[in-house]
Amino acid sequence: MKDLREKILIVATMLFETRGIHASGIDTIILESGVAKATLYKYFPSKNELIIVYLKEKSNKFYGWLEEKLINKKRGSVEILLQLCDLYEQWITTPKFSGLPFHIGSIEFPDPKHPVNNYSVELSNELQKYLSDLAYIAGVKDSKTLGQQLTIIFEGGALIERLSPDSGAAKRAKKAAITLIKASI
Amino acid sequence: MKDLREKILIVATMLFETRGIHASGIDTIILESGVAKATLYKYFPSKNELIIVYLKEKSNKFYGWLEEKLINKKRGSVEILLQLCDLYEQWITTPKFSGLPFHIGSIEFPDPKHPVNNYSVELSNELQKYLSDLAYIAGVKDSKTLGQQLTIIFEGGALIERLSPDSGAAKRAKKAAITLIKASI
DNA sequence: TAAAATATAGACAGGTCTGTTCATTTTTAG
DNA sequence: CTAAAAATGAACAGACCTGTCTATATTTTA
Repeated sequence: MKDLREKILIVATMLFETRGIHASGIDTIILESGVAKATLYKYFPSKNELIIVYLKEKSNKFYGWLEEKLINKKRGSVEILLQLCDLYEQWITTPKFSGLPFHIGSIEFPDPKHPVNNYSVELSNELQKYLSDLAYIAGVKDSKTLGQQLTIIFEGGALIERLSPDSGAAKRAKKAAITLIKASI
Repeated sequence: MKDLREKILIVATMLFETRGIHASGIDTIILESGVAKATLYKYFPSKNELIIVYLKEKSNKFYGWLEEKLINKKRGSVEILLQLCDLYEQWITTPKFSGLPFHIGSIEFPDPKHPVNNYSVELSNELQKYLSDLAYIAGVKDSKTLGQQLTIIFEGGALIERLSPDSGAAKRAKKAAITLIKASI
C-alpha cells in the first residue's frame, strides 16, 4: 500500500518540525504512524533517505504552490516580484508554517560531507537561482544580486517569524524586499 | 582550576559548531578536553546549562567586540548604522565564523518550552532591540521597523554566508542593509 | 480458492546518550 | 609537611539510537 509510505512521511514531517530531526527517532516515527519498522525501512532504506525525501517533498510543495499562484502575465515586468513578496508573506504567516526545512537540515547536519547538509545547501542555492531568474525575466539589471538579497530577506524573515511570531517580522521583511526591488530598477 | 571550566567550554563550543549540539555527546566533550566526567558536571550541572553558557558566552563576545569597535562620536547620526554594516560584514566573513549560535539553539530545540529554545529566542530579540536602539539614537523615525529589518538581513545573511561562502552573500547583505538605512531617513 | 506479495510484532545487535557514584590520586594552601 | 580540596578513571543505571532479521498474519492478485 502506497498509503503507508505517505503516512510515514506525514508523521516524520510533523515530528521533524516540532521536535527536530535528531530528536525524532525511528521508533517514535513508526509508533506514531502505526506502521511496522520493516515497512518503514522498505520504503525508506535509511533515516537519511527519509530526511532527504522530507526536504524534497516540502520544497516541491512550495514551488508548486508558488508557480500556481504567480500570475503569468505579470512575468516580464517588475510586478511579478511585488506579487512574489505578497505570496512570501502569505507563506510564512500561515499558522502551520514551521520554518524552512533546509534550515533544519543544514543546522542539524553541519558536516559539509553529510548528504543531508549537501542537499540542504542545494535547496538554498535553488531558491537563490529561482529568485534571480524571476528578477532577470522581470528585467532587473543586476538580477543575481537582487535574487540573493531577496533570498537573504526571505530566509531571515522566515527565521524570525518562526522565532517570534506576532512581532511583525513577515510584514517588515516584505516591506524591506519591496524597497530593495524598487531600488534595483 | 578555573582553566578546566574554560577548556570544557572551548571544546564544547567547537564541537557544537562543527557537529551540532545533539551530535556532540558529553563523552565526546570530556574526551576531547581531557577532563573527567565528574569535573564537567561540577562546573556545568547539566548539558542544557552547558549549552546556555555557550550561547551566552558567544553573545557576550559579539557585543563586546561590537561596542569596542563602534566609534562613539558617530552615535547619534546615521553614520553609526553604516559603520555597523561594515562591522557586520567583517564579523560574518571571518574564516572561523560558523553561524549564529542562537540559530543552532532554536532549531535544534524547537520546543518552545525548552530552556535552550527560550534563551535562543531571547538572544534574537536582544539583537533586534540592540539594532532598534542604535537606529533610534541615530534619529531614525521608525527605528523599530528598521531595527527588525536589519536583524532579518543580518540573520539571513549570516545563514547564507555560512551555507555558501564565496557566494558574495555577506557583501550583498551589507549593501541591502545600507539601502534600507538610506531609505529610512 | 490458492499462491504471492505485503505487513505485522518483536527480538536482537552494537552503539550512544545523560547523569550518578565512588575509591583513588593529584593538587593546593596553611 | 599535612590537611583539605579538587580532579581522576571507571563502573553503573536506564534509556534511546539505527538497522536487521525472523516467524506469523494479512492482503492482494490470478
